[in-house]
Amino acid sequence: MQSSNKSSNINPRTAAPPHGPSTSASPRYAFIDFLDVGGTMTISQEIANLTEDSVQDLAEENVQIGLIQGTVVGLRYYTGTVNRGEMVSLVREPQNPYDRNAVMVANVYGRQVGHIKKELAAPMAYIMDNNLARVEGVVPYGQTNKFSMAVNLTFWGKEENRDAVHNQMRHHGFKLGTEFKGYTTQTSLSRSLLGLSSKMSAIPLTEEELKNAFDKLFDDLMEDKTREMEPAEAVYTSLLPHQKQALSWMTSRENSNDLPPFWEEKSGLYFNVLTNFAVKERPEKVLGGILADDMGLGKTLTTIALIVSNFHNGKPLPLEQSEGSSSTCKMKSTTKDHEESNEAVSSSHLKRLHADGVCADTTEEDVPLKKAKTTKKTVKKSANTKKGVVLLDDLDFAAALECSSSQVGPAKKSAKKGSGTGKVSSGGSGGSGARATLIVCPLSVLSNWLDQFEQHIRADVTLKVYLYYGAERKRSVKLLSEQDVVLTTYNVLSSDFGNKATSPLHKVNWLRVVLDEGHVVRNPNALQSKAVLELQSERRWILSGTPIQNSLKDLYMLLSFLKLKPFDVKEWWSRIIQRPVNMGDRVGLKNLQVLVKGITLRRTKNSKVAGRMLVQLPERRVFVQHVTLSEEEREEYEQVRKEGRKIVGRYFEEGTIMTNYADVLAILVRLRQYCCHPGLVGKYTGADDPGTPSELRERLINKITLVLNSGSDEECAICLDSLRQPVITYCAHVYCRPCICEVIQSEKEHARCPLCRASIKTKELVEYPGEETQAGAATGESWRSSSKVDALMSNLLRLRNEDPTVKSLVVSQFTRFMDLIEVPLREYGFSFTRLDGTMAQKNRAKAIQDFQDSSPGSPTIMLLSLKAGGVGLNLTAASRVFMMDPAWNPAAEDQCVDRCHRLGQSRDVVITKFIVKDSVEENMVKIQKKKQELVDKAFGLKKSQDPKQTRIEEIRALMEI
DNA sequence: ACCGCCGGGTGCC
DNA sequence: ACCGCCGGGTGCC
Repeated sequence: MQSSNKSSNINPRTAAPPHGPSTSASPRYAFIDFLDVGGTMTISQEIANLTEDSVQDLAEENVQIGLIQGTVVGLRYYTGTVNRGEMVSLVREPQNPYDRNAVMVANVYGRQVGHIKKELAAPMAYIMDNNLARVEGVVPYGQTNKFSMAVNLTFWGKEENRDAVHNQMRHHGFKLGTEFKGYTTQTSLSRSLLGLSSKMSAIPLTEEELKNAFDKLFDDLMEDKTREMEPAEAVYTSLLPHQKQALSWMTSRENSNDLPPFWEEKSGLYFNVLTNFAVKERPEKVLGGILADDMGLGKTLTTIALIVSNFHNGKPLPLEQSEGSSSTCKMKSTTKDHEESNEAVSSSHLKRLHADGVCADTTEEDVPLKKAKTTKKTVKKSANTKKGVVLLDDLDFAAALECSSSQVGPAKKSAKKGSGTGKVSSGGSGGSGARATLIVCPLSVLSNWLDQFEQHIRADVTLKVYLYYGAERKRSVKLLSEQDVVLTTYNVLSSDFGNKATSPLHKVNWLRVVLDEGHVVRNPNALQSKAVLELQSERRWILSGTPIQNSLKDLYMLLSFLKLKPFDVKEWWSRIIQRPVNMGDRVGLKNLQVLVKGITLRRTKNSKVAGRMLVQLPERRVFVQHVTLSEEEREEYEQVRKEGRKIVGRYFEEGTIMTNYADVLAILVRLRQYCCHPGLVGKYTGADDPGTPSELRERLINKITLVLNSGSDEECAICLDSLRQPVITYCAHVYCRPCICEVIQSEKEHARCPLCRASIKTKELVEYPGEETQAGAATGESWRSSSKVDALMSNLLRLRNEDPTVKSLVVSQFTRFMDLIEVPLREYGFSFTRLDGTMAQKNRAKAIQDFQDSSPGSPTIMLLSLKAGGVGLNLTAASRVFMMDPAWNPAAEDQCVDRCHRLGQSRDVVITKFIVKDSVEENMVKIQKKKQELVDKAFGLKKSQDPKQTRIEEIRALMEI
């Protein structure tokens, strides 16, 4: 792995090898031998690995334990340089043959600067090896002589380790202080850089300010990015203004000669203003960035436009013009030797292959195959409707899946134009000849990419798109390098990467790598992250609507992928950005903002360009239709309500409302169900005395089933999010299993239920047994209608009379209510589909496809369960929405409406919410309004509110107590 | 390193 | 002188 030759290279001023025998092979030590001038990449990663697994993370609970000034020695043996005020990293070197306590000092670029003087290294080694503290260094005066220099060391660790660290240092005659003596503080920037205590810098940001700044981090990232650019001719679809802006911005990011963020040129040197690092060589350009537009603004189209519009030197990608417009003629058989062969492969043959492809695929879901058929269909259609805009002909997907055939275009032209592409791939030369763009995406959007290429590229040009997917995928580096686009999934990429070092994707020199839904790679330790980081490319893009999923940490992975130095190394990211920001440092936040702004373009649906909305969506109107219960229904309802109020009222008096929370919920659900349809109401297991454990268990299962099947978006009181892996405690409160287990783990045998303080144990958590326990119970025997169903039906019938082409979504939280609604729909001869959470993936896809189809006789109604489907769900065929029952969470309703009120919707959208007068539903609407006001008012408030208190108040309001 | 340390040369004033 | 002192060689871990 390392050679002793190299080690002598780095010691030009001494004949003696610095490390004694060159046989030492431990990676910890050996990587230093790699410190040659060009290879900063590898070193950075080595250091990243070292710091990652050997040292505790820079967790937020780490505090400053103490400071001391130390000495770096041995400067003359190494090439690494440091400037005044520059950060350095300290790396343990336990295999050093001269001193197993050795602590190496490296600069931001990972080049070794020297060692910590051995006397100080001894206690430091102990502290570092035992993870008592992290040590960070800043060089206060820079290098003043050839042999040694001062370094300000800051120890960060858990409070509980403070004494141990101080003792260890004292033992060796060192005293940790709280300030570096003789150092006058300057700006707060240099203060934070020098590792001085932050209490001296400007007033830190409050938690709320921080949260706010955080929420807004990705807002308004469009100023100065409003120049437009026309795409190359090969793009069939005309771009919207904001898409032309994105194209212009992306093109300029790719062609820019600007220095990366935070770099400045000063008298022949390149200077990083954050780390104070200076180099002679111009820092590597960061070509690419993050396109973080909201979903639906056309990231895919923009990217396609970029691919064909910005090849080398700002010229469009040279594409073969095909003579005939017949799509089937464009099929080329695969002959890897650059042979011209235009003969179309017989379609029946390919269809068979397609079928084989379906079976051959074992590792992943069969969605894309399902969608392959969709693709075929739409292609045919578009070929007829538009002027034959087909890129891949309809069999290509099949062929690609089968991978025995791909579009290797007529070799003559492309081989000439991209001369050297073959060489690049095999020889791995500089890369200026790179041609292909690799797109990595989640499986679920794979077919979307193919669709979009077909839709948006003109039919008379041949864009070579290869789907690197499926068991039969071709692993030829040459073949891949010759494509214009290679499409694959994160799974394929990481399984190739993990299985063998021969991953062809990692051997190609890509012109461009695009990570679609880039936020899915956010754990830097995951295999797929490593697979993504090791791709070689000139330009790199991340597409993501939500670049930061959870915390600032997520951004690290993205910067790491973009190779934005020095943030691609965890230590620098943490020291320069993450920790300062989390500690409320204003300068750190400012830097973060500058950083993000420099590489990100984000617009939301609400963004405006020159005062006009980015995307002009059709209108959206909401009507509330009040439903009056029939006398019979009212009687039943009131009876249940009285019972419920009595029970809940008693709980209030006793102050046991939380202890009996599940009962309360059950009562509320029953009331809500009565509002919809009496037939919905399941058997009620009362709040009797708990019996034997098995009876108790049954009771609890009943309750949790009731709560979950109700479709009410019940929150977990611990994480305040929707329930994941719901479990119910013996005291009948429902939480996410991971959340409550964490509570139990940390409090051990004293663990108490967060809602009622009853004692809880892990083994007493009862799981939700599964979805399909009580299906179809309501649909049997004699069916009767309800006021709400009647109201819906009269709407639907009127609508059908007025305009039979209008399609509607009928949304409910109760899947069993949907069962009931099916009866009259059939009776009145409506054609409908259904989409709910219990459906298998392929049935869902079919339901959506059927519904979106506009041909006569296609379903006009979709029964949709409120929470079904991801946010990406596209139901633009519908322009009417009927909300059958109010949700706890108004955002859930909005999201649902967004599925049809989005890009592609041509009609005004009318939403009708059915609310039963004088009922629990009206009260829910009031609570919804309140919640919305809260959300509108401030972001940071959610935490400060006591969820328990909020719930009690809600129950009061709901039950009118 | 315009130091500290080592070890050889040297040795009254 | 089994010392002190001088001055050259030397120098990270």
